[in-house]
Amino acid sequence: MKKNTNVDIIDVAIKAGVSPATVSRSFNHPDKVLMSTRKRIEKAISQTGYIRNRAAQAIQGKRSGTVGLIVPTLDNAIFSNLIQAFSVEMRKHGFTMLVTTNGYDLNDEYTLLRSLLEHRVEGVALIGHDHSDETYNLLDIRNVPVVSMWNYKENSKISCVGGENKEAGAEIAKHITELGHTKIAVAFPNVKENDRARDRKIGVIEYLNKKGIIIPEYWNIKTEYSVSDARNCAIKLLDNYNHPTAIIAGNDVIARGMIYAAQSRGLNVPNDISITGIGDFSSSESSFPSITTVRMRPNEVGKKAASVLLESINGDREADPTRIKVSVEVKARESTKLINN
Amino acid sequence: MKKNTNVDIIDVAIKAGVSPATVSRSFNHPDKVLMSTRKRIEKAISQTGYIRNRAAQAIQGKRSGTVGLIVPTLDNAIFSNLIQAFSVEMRKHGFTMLVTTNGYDLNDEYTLLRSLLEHRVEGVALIGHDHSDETYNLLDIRNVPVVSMWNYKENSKISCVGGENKEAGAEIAKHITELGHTKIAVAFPNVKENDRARDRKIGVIEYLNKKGIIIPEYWNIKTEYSVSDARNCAIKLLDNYNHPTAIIAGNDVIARGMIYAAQSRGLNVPNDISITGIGDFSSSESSFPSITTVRMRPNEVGKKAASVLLESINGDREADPTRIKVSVEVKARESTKLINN
DNA sequence: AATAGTTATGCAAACGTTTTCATTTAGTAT
DNA sequence: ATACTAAATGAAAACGTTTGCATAACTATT
Repeated sequence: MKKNTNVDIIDVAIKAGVSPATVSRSFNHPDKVLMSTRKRIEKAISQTGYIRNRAAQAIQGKRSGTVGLIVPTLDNAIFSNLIQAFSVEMRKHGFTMLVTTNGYDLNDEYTLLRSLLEHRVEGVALIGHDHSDETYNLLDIRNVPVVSMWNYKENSKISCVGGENKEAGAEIAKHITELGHTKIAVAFPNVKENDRARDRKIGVIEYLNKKGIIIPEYWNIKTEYSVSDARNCAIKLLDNYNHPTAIIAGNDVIARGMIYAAQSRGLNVPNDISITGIGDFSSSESSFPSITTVRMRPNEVGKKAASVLLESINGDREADPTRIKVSVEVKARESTKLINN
Repeated sequence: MKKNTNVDIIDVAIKAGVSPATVSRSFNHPDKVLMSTRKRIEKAISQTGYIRNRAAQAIQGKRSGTVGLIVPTLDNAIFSNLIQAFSVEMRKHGFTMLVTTNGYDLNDEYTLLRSLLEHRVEGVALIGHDHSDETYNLLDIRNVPVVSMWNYKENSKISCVGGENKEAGAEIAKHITELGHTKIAVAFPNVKENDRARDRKIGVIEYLNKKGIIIPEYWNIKTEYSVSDARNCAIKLLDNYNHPTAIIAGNDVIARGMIYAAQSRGLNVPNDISITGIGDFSSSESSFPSITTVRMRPNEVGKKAASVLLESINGDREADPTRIKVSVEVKARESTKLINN
């Protein structure tokens, strides 16, 4: 009784007294088969426990019903909102998502892309624009519908949906200087092979320079994308007798870790020190203090990216890349404050 | 130049001057083909840009190279560590992961399972043990290797890897009562269709009852799995003139939200109120105050679950379910304190 | 040098669908 | 009633692999 694994479309056809072709049609072009026979087929399907084989379908060169997603990591809040939104939207359109993580390693990314293509995904979503030449080349050669999420780039080779990270950096730097801060530290992860962080950092630094503020090397903090590492880095920074009055962090996770560090050292945020993030993750608004940050609208990005990819899958793939800029916006909250107090 | 999409194994074979069979063998049984011809084939592969078609492979009834994963949501920290660990381990063994989310809806889960089976995943990983009869039935009929992650259940129908949630609940309740607390609130999400939360809650309540502590209805908080909702719930609770001296939260995310609530009301955690979580997510140790919680070892669970699934995929599937209990352990940290102070 | 055993390769059938084309059936206009 | 069109279905060829079986080319044994 335990071996239903092998019931195929022919079994169903026999049971329903029709040809396999008709069963196939009732799946893929239901309008082309008579209501009454469709009913009979459906009955046969549930009686036999048939589950159609997408592999056999995909082999026709037709739809595989899958899209691939390559993200640096699933392990923290940075991409959660984004992926969830993307995933929900894709599923609405009948796609299942093949998810892989590359741990911020671009070489690995190439391997993953190949493996996704082996599975004949109909489209691929990537994060950002830093990808190896091999990756871009492969995408081009195979002519795969592709979308890059998370940051906008006006001359990107591939379609993209996201905010302008440089602008986000500049905006938050502006906010901080307008509050009167001049003794400012910045805290970013390794910006190599990570254009999101790089652009943000450039935005911050350039803006500050323009205002005549130069970040000394010992206030130019390099941290991992984790609460714990950020906290440790911040503690080192704060334990110094001369510490900044504000820290601009590369994202909300880092900001969060640094706020914890300040609190654990008995400092009040924002009274003793202002700390900002970038990204506006779902918990940033509810934390205490709530984090002043730049909204990057991950949900919107995920959803729109899904739409762009779907269009590309269904439509004319030869078209130029679609580039959608999602506006960024400073959300001033409790973690920042005027300097003179 | 842009239409590499259609190079197949035959093209490669021709280019390499061998038969398609040999090319296939050089992928799947490299030991069975002469080193020198293998070299020639590899050269042909890279010259043609060939990428093999897993669909065509899967159709042989052989390996599809995919496993399916159904989780309630990707949107928060609860499953991040777990999924990441699972994913990394699976990939090490050459599998790609099809990920789907059901939003805690068991009906939806069944649909998702069907769709995964259409893609002929070689195995499936689920969260917890609350699944619809249809789901269990389908798994049984199709005889799919399957593993349930996150909680241990001694008489589970399917293999499982996880901690004993009831025990986790009891342990944290023990910890709190040993600190002298008697005025205790509990905060859990909807426990319907969620055995993890249900077991934890039962563990907590039963232990407290045994110690003669009864939770009044107005201290029995129902909250969502989100920092923001938890915070709002806790604020309502704390604004009452008579508030508890301790809150036992269903997981670390909820605990985090409640700590923020207390802090935002000027209460010191743990001096004014102790708050505990369950789960020990990656940021719980680094937050301020760090959260007293119960370690559920998500990384270990994810990794072990992957191993169990792999074994089941490779080995004798008729075997009894494998059940691995991952020990739970209270991690006393800064968010709790003796009552008499 | 002939035979048996190994090893490397090729041939062709299979895997479970989809789709084109042909056929049958039903429906409509005369 | 007849001829013509449209709609529903079936037959069979494809899709790109894998693999059992057969063959050819070596290697080792005597």
